[in-house]
Formats: sequence, structure tokens, C-alpha cells
Amino acid sequence: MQIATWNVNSIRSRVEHVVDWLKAHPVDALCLQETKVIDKDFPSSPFRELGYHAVISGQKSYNGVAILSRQPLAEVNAGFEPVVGTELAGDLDEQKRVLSGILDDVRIVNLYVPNGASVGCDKYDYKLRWLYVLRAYLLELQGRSPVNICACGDFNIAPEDRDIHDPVGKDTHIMASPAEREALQAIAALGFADAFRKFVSETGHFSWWDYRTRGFRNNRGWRIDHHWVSAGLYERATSCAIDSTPRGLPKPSDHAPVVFTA
DNA sequence: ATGGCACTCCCAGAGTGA
Repeated sequence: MQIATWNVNSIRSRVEHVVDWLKAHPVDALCLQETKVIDKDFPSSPFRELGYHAVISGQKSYNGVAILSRQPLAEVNAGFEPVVGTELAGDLDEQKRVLSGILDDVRIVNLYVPNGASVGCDKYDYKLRWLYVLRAYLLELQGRSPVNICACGDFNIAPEDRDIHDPVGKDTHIMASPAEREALQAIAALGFADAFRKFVSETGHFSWWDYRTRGFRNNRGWRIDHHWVSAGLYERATSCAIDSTPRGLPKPSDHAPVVFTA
């Protein structure tokens, strides 16, 4: 089974890229983030023509997640509330960042973790609060069937210094601050492993490059798009690879797709 | 130290991303 994740920075701006990519990489499921479109305007037809079903949870202008899959997903739910309840979810589901469904023996969880803007600001606090609820969400899912979970998406956190092109001084930088990394590690400690690091140990492998600094041309990037998988899935994983090719196309997303195979 | 580019939407320039 192949499960891919790709922050497309507007699905309507990226339909051609995604269609072309799926033709070359007919993965079983593709988790999209930052679709930036309300559900009724999501461009489902080009993907249907490729044989993909779409489940979507979108909003106007910002955020938005979707899962394209060759087979229909079972037990689909959107947001934190259906899993953790209204009290814990609070207002977090107003932003559409969580979508999940079951494919064969795997529960796929598609996540768009908040950016956080800058360390210490309101959005940063929101990000940490969101990660705290995400932990409760995944803990609850672990108690359900199936036991295999693939939590993938744009985490907006570089887990370690080797996931940043130039990590010096980044401990006060968004995506690398100690509190963000600790929140991610608290999630990993539930029993999830970063599938990419089963296969690649060295630095220099990134999934996001800033538009503004010719980051891609110089490979000044960050690895912030991940597959955090449960133990059984980690054991049977045969590959986890970043495909940087689409990042080099005209009018690209600033993120590249990442493909997990198990 | 700052800003840089790309996207969205009452179509102009602000908000957001990371």
C-alpha cells in the first residue's frame, strides 16, 4: 500500500500538478493539505476521471484537507470532535485541518498542523494547544480498530536539527522551537515512528522550500511533512521517499509530495 | 535586522503562510 501526503497550497491552483503526479505515481491514497476551498467548489472531477474517490473537509481561503483514494475509505470523520468529544475539541475544528478514514487495515489520518507564525505569539499558543488535542485524538484512535495508524501530513515542525538546512540558532524559530518539538515527541511517544527515518539518516532531505529565498535551487529547505506510523506499519514499511520533482515545475507548491510504502 | 513570494478574496491590498 502506498500513502502519500502533499501540501498543495491551493488545490484549484495545483490541479494540473496533482493530476500529472497521480498519473505517474498511482498511489492508493493521497492526503492533501491547504486545499483552500469550500467543499462544493473542490475540483473532484479530474480525480474521479483518474479513478480516485475524494473525501474533503474544506473552508474558504485557508486550511482545508482532502484524501484521494483508489478505493473508498471507511469510517470517515473530519475534525477532532468526533473522536475526542466537544469539550476537548473546543473551537479547534473551526479550522479544517483533520480528516481520517480507513483503507484496508490502516487508519489514515491526514493532518495540517497550524503554522504558529512566530514563537510566543497567540498563533503559537494555538499550535501547541492543537498538538495537545492531537495527542488525545491519536490516543483515542489507538484504542479502536484497526490498530495500524498512519498519521501523515504537514506537521510544520522539523523533528530534529538534521531536518533543517541550517539549524544554527533555530531554537527560537517557528517549526524548530523546543516546545513544538516536545509536543511532537509526546505524540511519537504514544507509539508512532517517523517512517522517513527508517530509511534515511543523513541531513539534506527536505519537503518544503521557501518561495522567497530561492530555497529550492539551493536546497535550503526543511523536512516538515511526515508519516508517523504505528509499530506494525513501521515494521512492514519498505520505503518512504520525498519526490522533489514537482517542486521544480513552473508555479509549484512550496511543498513536495512524500510517499510511504508498506 | 528585514524582506523576499504565492495564494485568497466584495479586484486592492491586507492576511496568511513557514
